[in-house]
Amino acid sequence: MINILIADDHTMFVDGMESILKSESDLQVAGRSYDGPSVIDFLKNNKVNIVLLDVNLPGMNGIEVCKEITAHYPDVRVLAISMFNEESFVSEILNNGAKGYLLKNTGREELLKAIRTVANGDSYFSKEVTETIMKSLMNQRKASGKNTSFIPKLSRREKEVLKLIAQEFTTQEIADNLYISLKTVESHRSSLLSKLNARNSVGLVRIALENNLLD
Amino acid sequence: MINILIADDHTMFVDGMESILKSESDLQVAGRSYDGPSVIDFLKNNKVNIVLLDVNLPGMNGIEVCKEITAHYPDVRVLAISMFNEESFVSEILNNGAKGYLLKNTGREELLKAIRTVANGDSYFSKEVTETIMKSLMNQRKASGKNTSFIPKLSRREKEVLKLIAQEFTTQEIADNLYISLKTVESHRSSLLSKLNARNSVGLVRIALENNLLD
DNA sequence: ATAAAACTTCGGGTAAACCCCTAAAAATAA
DNA sequence: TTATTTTTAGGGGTTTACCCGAAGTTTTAT
Repeated sequence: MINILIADDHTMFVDGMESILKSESDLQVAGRSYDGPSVIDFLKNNKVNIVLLDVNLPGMNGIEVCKEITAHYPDVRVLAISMFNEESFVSEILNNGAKGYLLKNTGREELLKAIRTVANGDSYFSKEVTETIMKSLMNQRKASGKNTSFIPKLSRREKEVLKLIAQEFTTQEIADNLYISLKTVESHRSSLLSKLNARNSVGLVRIALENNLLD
Repeated sequence: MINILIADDHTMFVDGMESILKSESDLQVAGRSYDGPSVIDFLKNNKVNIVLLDVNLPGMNGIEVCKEITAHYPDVRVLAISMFNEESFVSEILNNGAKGYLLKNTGREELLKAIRTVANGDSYFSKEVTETIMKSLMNQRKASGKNTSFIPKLSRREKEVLKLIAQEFTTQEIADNLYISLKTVESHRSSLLSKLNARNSVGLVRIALENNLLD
């Protein structure tokens, strides 16, 4: 039995999805959530195999929710669902642990297939989504990184400072921008150098760009 | 009727493929090629809809052949076939106009489906290939440049210095490496800042990475 | 061929970055 | 609640980066 949590704020859509699922003997809708935090809340108290997660969710957006789920509930598979066949959405949520991505115009059969595929541990992407990604791939070319470099978690301030460093601001300018002391900025920079194992700001920015730390 | 040219140097494989195709009434094997140049030669004198092209072809490799085909025979669709589910192969040949990519362990049904899909003007990628590309996409993200930023020509020395700056070397280390004075290196750095319109080395490296100046 | 432009090479001086240290208030996690 | 991390900030010093200027060499263009 596959337990499914539907996380979407559009009632009609959830209803439709549920009506498709309830006719399947191996699938069971364990619950519904209409915003991000309640998804996390639901997972605390219920056994769920699959979360059908709307990428654009109110309160806490789908990407954040997905990140949270994969971090704390690694057994729970996320199948992202969205209105938009947008490359940025797709890669963003895939990078945060989603196992599949469907568009909302997906038909009954494909939805069921996707759920069972993902429940089985595989990945699933609809044809249109695949094509979107292929197209963007074709315009991209050389894939930068393949490295398995471990990137320690950066704090909020560190990320802010890093972004400003990458924008060629001086320490003083960063301090003014963030309304903190020059010394504080230097302290953050120092932490960044240590965490990212860089010798100087150039290394900081190179690593940041290679690992997309500037989003 | 879909006319197909099979371009592969492995006879047994071509035989197998042909036996699959000849039982289909809408498909017809127009010819076989065992190397790159003969593919181009065949297209000169024969009407072909689809080329089943081995990526690793003797004489003139598949990527070159594919480029040639899309340049001179835009109506001919290329369906790439390879032993290897290698991201570099896939993206390389897709960048050169191939409409699909199959692995050689592909079954009969999938082969037929791929041929008809590509003949119909769509793209086709096998599941495994899709996953490979997804994986690499996840490690990649936003590809380099789409910007129209004009990059002035850099001199030999400037490029050398730039590369070393990007590798986090200090000015003194760069000087030692190139057997020139510290002051000379700083002069080159200064030229770089001016040419690339950067405020500091961080900007230099960001611009270099965004524009692939480090090859 | 000759002038103009660009490249490579340095010196001196200043601003910025980087380092080592300490340390307390504030926010988070266990 | 307690422990850990984050954010804040300072003193004091060394190293590096950046700016201005300049001269000899090479390349490019007329």
